[in-house]
Amino acid sequence: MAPPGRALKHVQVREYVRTLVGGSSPGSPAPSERELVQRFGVARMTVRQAMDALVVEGLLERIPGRGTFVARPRRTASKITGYTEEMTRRGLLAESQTLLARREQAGPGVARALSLTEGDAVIHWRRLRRADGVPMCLEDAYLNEVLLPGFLQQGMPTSLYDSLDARGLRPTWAEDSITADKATAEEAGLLEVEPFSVVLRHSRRALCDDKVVEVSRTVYRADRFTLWVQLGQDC
Amino acid sequence: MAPPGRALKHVQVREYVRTLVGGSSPGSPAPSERELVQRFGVARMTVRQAMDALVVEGLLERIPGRGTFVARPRRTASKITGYTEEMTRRGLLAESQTLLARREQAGPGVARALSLTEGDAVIHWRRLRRADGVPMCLEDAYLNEVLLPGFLQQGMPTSLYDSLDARGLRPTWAEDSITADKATAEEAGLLEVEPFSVVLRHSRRALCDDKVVEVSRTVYRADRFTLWVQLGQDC
DNA sequence: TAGTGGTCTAGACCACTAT
DNA sequence: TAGTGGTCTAGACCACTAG
Repeated sequence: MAPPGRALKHVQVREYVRTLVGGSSPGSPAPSERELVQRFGVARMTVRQAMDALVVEGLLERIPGRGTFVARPRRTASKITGYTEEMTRRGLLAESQTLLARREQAGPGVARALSLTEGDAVIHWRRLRRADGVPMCLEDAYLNEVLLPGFLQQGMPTSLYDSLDARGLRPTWAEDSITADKATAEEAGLLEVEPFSVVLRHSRRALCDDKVVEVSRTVYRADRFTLWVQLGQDC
Repeated sequence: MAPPGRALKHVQVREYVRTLVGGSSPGSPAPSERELVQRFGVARMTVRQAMDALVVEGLLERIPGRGTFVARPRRTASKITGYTEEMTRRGLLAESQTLLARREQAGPGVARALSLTEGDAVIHWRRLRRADGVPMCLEDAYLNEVLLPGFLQQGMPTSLYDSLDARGLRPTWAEDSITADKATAEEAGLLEVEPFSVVLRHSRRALCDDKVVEVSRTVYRADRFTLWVQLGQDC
């Protein structure tokens, strides 16, 4: 598959095994180490290096005295997703209406959250977001302009997270806070609910490596939205 | 430290390095591989096996051509905590008042959530929980009696999670759902808020390995509680 | 140039599992 | 008993970094 002259041997073995067991059910046997030694004409330590990587990755598990097998997939904690991805996952059609998209000077709260200095330029993007045509939430996102040059000029994307992804800024870390509250009159009007209806407020600070890429405050209609979170110690 | 005759060499090297760099700042150099080969009189592959484990663990990072260094600690996603631990972390005094603690037959919802059959015996534990003396939430926990023999007879612990911990059932995985709502009249009375006040409802299904150890529904006073969640892909 | 980690070899003995 | 993974040796050459 790959130019064999250039690929490292342990990488060749690793990718061979990955392809071989890809799609196999958990518990299926992987080739034995000595079998791979024969097939690739390499030392056993080289095969072990390849297999070690797949074990660490969670694809394989070793059982001493028995062999190496396809591991049961580990549970994965919640992915960090944006609205579009999340609604799509729920089988709903995500739509957004931009109410505001402009350059602003960061106030004290936003500046601190974005790790900037008060008065620095930030992008403020306010959207009314619908699911299957009905208002779901109102989102105010604040972005670091320095990380997103030309963002406002390029025409707003549908999905902020796709857009961050394309720039290599997909969040790898998020700090969320969630509270229950009543809608303000303005929020109620936009969300098409009675004034003072119950809402779920969701704030997020999303980082990619050590860069704060997004700070947002979203208010969800409580009658339409339940937040789901999976927590776990494996990834 | 450990009986040297019995410990595996790579474990000896690993623990030596762990002790040596324990408490060092990120970026501090670890001993070089060849230095450890000399010190322990082992092969380099053995040293590499030891160091590999520490790298996978996140304690060390290797920089080719430069050396091995103490890694910057990875961010850790939210721990799965119970009420007592969480309030303590926030600097509040956690107290609980048991309103109900009895054996019941599982209804359809609870049975499914606990991976049991309808009518199986479950423990139902209802508590009014205070923080610094003021009502914070009302929690209904359902536990699998088979996993917790004698639980009701032993007198209720303060912290369910400590109690699970002691039985080796500390949750390693949790599925939470969060909604905003209004309190029922009964909830409002217990929580000492006006009827129909805004509340945050939090449901949890907590597992230890593949066993469902806790299913709970908690209603928090919205005026006193903000839920915090950290999401990330390293652990 | 000296030192580092990255890769690789060609063996070895062990404990354990399955037949 | 044959096969498996776990551990370990005593070297080797490479690319890279730093002084």
